[in-house]
Amino acid sequence: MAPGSARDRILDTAFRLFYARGIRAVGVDLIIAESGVAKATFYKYFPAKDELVVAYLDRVDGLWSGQLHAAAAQAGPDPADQLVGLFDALTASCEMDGYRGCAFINAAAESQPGTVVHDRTVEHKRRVLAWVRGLAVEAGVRDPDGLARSLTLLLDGGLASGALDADPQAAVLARASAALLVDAARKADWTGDASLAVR
Amino acid sequence: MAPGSARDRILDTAFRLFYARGIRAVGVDLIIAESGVAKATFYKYFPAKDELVVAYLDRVDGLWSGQLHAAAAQAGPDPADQLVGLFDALTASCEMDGYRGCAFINAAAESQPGTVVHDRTVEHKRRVLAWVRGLAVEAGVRDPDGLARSLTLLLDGGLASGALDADPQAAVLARASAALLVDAARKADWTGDASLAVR
DNA sequence: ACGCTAGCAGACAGATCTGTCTACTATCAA
DNA sequence: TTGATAGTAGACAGATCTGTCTGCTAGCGT
Repeated sequence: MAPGSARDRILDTAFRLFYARGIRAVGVDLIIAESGVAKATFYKYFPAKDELVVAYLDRVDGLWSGQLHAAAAQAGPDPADQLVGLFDALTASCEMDGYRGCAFINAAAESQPGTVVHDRTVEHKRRVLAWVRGLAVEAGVRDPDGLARSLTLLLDGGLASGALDADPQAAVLARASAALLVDAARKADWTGDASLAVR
Repeated sequence: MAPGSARDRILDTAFRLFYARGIRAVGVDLIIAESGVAKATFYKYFPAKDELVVAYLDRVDGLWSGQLHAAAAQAGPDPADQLVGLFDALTASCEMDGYRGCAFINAAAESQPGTVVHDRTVEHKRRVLAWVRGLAVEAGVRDPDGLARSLTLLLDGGLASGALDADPQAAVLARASAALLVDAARKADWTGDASLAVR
């Protein structure tokens, strides 16, 4: 009757509804109705709602990581260029209509530290940070940790505030700021630690 | 029996619980029980839960704005210094235990665009942005809008990601990055628009 | 033909959440 | 004394949410 297996339809529907309305705001009954699936089938694949939430977050993680890597790759072979180019993924995301910020930040706001869902969000952010740090190391900057941290701050800021005012300018500014930070880090006239005493 | 009026106790309890556990996760029954108030009294002051949520957000807005202004003022009379100094409020916030990110970003994640609650979060972010922009204008930089946007991106990034990994380094890095952006904007060798073509 | 698997349909239990309503108490001012 | 105000205590209705359970159907390999 429906395209794709029942599990896929459930996950597709959950992806759409969770992101658009929030996790707690969407009940399993709604997901079941909109995916055209029987309740028993739902609970067969996802014995608890939290397991569906985790599957949803894993899907978002895969998609978003893919977009980040693609945007970075498109910036050319120089890792320093890639550190700036990855912000094109942010621009593209913010331009999507129905954009409602970072699924992980939103999920973290709706979950308690220590739960499976919350741990997933922390793990995602850690993984992105590690990847950016890897690029920073390849770029040969003096303080790759500091640069990676600063860039992910800009990225998270763009993701978070984009949800509130939906200003397309924000992503553009984030990219420009990133370019400035990367340039400064390359010139090695600035490290995260040393600049603290400056101003 | 209790210190403060019933309304104050309700708001105090809501402030604590909403921030710690999220808005949807805290029912009015819990707030009523923990504030030691009768149900009728609760609904007398807050005829609907949403009105309590709005009062909660207004209180957070007052507190956070106060901290930002104080941190900026402490950086001295130069508006350029204040643009960097305001990040000390971020550092202080992140060091609080029980820190769980920005109450407004969290509230936005739990509410739908178009609702009173969501509008409150947008208004708050807009007000902070306008204030930062005012400082940037006073500092006489070429592109105050761009600088203000970039700085609030860093600020929101610190607020949001601080909730996930609770890395105290994040706030420090945000301040350092802000210092670099402000310096660059002062030297006027960079504007939000012009740098787009650079890298 | 038979059994296995996947799935549909929907009733049901138990918990929880918002909001209303009744009844009682204490304080204070006119 | 009387009446207004503020508050306490808790039952109740109605909706919603998660998760379980029973019955039924259709396809598919052996």
